Amino acid sequence: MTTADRLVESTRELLWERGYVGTSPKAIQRRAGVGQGSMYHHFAGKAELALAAVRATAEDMRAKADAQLSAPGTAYERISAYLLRERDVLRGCPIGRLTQDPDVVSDPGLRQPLDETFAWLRGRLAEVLAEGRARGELAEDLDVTTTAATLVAVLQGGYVLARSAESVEPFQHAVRGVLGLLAAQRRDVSDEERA
Amino acid sequence: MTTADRLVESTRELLWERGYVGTSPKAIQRRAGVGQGSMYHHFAGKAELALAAVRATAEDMRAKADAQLSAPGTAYERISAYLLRERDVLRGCPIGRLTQDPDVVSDPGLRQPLDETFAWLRGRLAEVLAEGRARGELAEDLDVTTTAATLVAVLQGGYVLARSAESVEPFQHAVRGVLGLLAAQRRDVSDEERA
DNA sequence: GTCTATAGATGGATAGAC
DNA sequence: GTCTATCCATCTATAGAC
Repeated sequence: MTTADRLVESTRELLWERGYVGTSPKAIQRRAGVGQGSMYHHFAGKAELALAAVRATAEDMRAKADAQLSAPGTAYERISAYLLRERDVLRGCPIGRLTQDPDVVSDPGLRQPLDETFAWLRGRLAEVLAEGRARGELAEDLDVTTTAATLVAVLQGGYVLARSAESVEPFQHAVRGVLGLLAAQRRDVSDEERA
Repeated sequence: MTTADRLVESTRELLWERGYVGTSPKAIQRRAGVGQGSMYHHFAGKAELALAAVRATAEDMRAKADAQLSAPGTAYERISAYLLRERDVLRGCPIGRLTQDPDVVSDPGLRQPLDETFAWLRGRLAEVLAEGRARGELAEDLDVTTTAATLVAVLQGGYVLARSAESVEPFQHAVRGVLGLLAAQRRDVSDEERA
């Protein structure tokens, strides 16, 4: 990894752990094993490093979600797999975390990747739900747009509950709860329709 | 208001806006209109002030939620009223916000009020759901514990989505989505059962 | 109780040598 | 490209006068 890459990686970790206000250039340098002058040679400052870090993290998050959501299976199976996939719950979401930082959301450049990521995720989930509905797997009157927003919110809120409890339990409950509600929207697909 | 009260109020506002790391004693003093020496006369430091502030905010939050959830009406109506009540969505949740702060969750004294608040809220929602189920208003097989966690998570996650989008829309979608799913759990209550 | 003075550490960045 | 030195502001708190 190049020096610049190590700086971005360190910044990603620190933004996840401590947020934007809680992350200092000095801490980034220390973690990356890079000196002061070196950092300022590659990046103009904290804000520029944060932007590179946030963009990389956002892209990662989209790629991971798409892997689950574009897999084979019914809509319910794919959404279930996405919600239940292994997560480092107590660390929270590296993107969602930043929405709490006023210095991030007040900076259009920094907020944009957050907005795009969640907008994409809601859209992708809505597509999966719409596919399931079109195939007769899900109730005809299911509102895919609002339900997609609910699914993303359950994950993000689940992290909040888990961190307050210092336990993954409330996260798992929240996920299982919404999956239970979604399961009630499933419909039987006849053999002829499947063909 | 006494000087101590004004300091706690200012701390509450700043913790909400900027979190624990983002809030400095100097900023608290300025907002409260209180001098340096005066603050340190009434409170040992930032941590002690934060504790008083967090406890007050947590109590407020429980009281407000209980007002909606203990009102008359069916379980669905009360939960609906709670979820849809007017909120300053873009400011986020003053309690949930703090779960992102490592210096808060790593301090048992500061984390406790957060944990208690969300545990209480999940329990209270589970009670309301259980009442509705017992009265035949809700499906017999509804899992009240996980559904309660889902409801709280939708609110907390809704704030995250709203702040990322700088718009209340995703929050409203998430809430309407989960209410739609919950509505499918409603059952008819016959006249005799109602009597 | 409140004020001013002071202190050591850290934050975020620049300057210039090598 | 990387290093060290330096800079000014802010952070968090203490000391002591009033």
